[in-house]
Amino acid sequence: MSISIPRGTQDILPGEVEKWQLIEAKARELCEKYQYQEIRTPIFEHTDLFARGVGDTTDIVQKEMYTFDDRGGRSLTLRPEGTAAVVRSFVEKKMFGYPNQPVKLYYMGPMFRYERPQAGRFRQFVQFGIEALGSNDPAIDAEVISLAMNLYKEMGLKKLKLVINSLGDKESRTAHRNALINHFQPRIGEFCHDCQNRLEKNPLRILDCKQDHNHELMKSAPSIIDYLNDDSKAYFEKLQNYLTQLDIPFVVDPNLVRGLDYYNHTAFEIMSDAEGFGAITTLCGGGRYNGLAEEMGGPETPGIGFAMSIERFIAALTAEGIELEINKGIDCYIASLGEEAKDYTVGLLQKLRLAGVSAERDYLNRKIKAQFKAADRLNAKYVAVLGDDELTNNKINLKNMATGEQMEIELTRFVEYFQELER
RNA sequence: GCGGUUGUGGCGAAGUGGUUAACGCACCUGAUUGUGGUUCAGGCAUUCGUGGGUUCGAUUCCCAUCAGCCGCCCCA
Repeated sequence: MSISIPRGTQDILPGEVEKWQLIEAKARELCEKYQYQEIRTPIFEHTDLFARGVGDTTDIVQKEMYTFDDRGGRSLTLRPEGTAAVVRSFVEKKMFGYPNQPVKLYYMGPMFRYERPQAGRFRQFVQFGIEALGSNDPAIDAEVISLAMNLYKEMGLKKLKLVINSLGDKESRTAHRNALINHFQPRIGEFCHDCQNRLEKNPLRILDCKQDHNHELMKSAPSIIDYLNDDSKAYFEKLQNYLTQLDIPFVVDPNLVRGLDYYNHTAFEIMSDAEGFGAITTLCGGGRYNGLAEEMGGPETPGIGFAMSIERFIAALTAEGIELEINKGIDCYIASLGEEAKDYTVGLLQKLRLAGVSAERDYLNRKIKAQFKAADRLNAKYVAVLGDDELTNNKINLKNMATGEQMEIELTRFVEYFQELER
């Protein structure tokens, strides 16, 4: 039996890959404007990086990592997300000492999680993400969010929903966590199995539960907002003011909890509101992770970032019926007749291409009729016909495929002719 | 990890326990000995995801397995 593509991975073929290129180009362009610089970290890292960075109680670490031992017995893991590695690099390369602070970075590349594939979920997927390290100003939180929103908007997406929340600082989080446990503990038996597990592990998650959504304790549950201390509250309010100033509509959802352990203060998600989108609507997720750099052995450094999936980006574009401008077609197809002419096109093709003209010819020894058909399929603007007749007269026949007009051109002026057309 | 559903040529898709597995699109050839997008004629699956079983006989029935799609958990 032939070998097939591994589960949850995909080949991105011509016709589709152009969409990726457009999104990637727009992301880089925006990063340039916002002054984020690219960083490329390895596809695999020491397993400990993620266990410590992402948090070993998270689903990612517990059941989704592609982990393997190398020949030297080291445990390595294909990266399931980008932030941990960027922060590792920040610490290891001592970027905290760079003259330009905060350090603003972006990355783009494949991530890996061992999951059952589904609409919007893959085992290998591509994330574009940014990280701003070294600033604790809510203005940079707003900047990070606005970069993501603007990228989506510039690609044409309209049906977007920004949800924000504050998880507060350590003090606020601990207070809230205790309040939640006290709230649910006495009647936890009335909740679903998952929620019972969540009580100790991550009581915040109970608020997310769809099964127990209507339980009376849900409505009366303590909200993180009420447990934010003054600093956390002020920070969150400032962020909201900035977002308003930037004309970015948002919804505060006290139940928004991000899955990774390292988040505090700002947490946000951008979702697609498009109809017919799959069950998974999150396009982008991010938040603040003060303390992560310290966790990695660096100095105490505040940080914030987001990650978005290109797969879901494209799915959202499709759901909104947005057709990206992809220019197809070539400038010239060289059709030839006879051995001598066919040989001659090798050099002619090269000259055209070096002159900046996109050009193609036949490599299957097809008849002239089939060559025209091929040219048509390639959406050629012109077809140049070179037969032995033309060759003896030093001419070439040029047909405009849109109008059907034909003319004879001096072979020596052929390339020149195309260059003039460009102007 | 759990559940639902599907698996026939490059693509879409019919079909039946039994001689040669419809059809459409695409593709190739010819009508048109050097000109595309139209038309007409012809060609194109030793084979129905894979493995096993039942049977005189299976693409069709059963089992297993793999894969796709969708959903749960969770996430991007």
